[in-house]
Amino acid sequence: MGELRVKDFSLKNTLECGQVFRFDEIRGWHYLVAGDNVLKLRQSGNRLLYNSSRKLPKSYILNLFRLNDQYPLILKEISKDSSMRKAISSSPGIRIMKQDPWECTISYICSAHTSVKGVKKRVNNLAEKFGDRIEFDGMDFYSFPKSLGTVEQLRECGLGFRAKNLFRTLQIINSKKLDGLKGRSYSSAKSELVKLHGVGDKIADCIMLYSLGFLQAFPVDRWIKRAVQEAYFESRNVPNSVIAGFGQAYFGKYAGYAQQFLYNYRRNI
DNA sequence: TTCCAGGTCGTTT
DNA sequence: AAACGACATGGA
Repeated sequence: MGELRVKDFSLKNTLECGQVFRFDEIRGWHYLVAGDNVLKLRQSGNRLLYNSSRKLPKSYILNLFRLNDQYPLILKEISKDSSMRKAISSSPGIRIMKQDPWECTISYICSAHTSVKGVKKRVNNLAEKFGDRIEFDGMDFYSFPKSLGTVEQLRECGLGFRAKNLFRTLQIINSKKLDGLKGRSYSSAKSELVKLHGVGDKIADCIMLYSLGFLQAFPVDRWIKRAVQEAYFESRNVPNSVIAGFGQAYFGKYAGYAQQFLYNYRRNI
């Protein structure tokens, strides 16, 4: 069992704000599956207790939750008005996580036109069908798959119309190729991502924000659309492209953090 | 039963 | 450039 001192961090808010899908709360602990690892986590004030199915260095946790980000500075940058400050204070301590790009891409292709609960269900189906079983704490978990099967098998996981998109994308990508986008410019990386089947502007922004380190990405889903239109466009209907442009211009280089607070706040009204 | 869910894509206006 | 409709599935 390891222990970490944390500041400006809420494990619960970070996991439950809708950015990551493979976790559950069991008997007071959060169990998170990330790639090949099962993490067991509990926070008590500024102490983060953790254990894992395999031995992991502290740096793994620090990196996964971006605990070395300059949080006060980020909040200062995005606190442009009272709407934003209210969203922040309703769920303090949210961190943008740094997920594996391969896992993140597949997960978000599964997220199109469905609920967070639905995404969790589909991604867990994929892991149970194509991942490796990991026994931990007397329970069975499944690693995120390194390869997947046929379109038919994807359909059996409940992917519906996303099955064909995902299958076609899997013919194109491998994790190395996605990692290579980390050093590119925002627009250059994004133009590569939208070439993938089932990846449009919104999901590309999610992949960039949650796994490639582009904190300025501002994914626009139906909740962000509502939140931004209500707070900044007098509830007028505005195209998603305009919302995204506004978000990046208004909130600046940490717009992704602003997006996370707004999304979480609006979704939980 | 009907509606909605972290959208994308091709088509039409 | 913006609007429209099809697309599969599941939970409320």
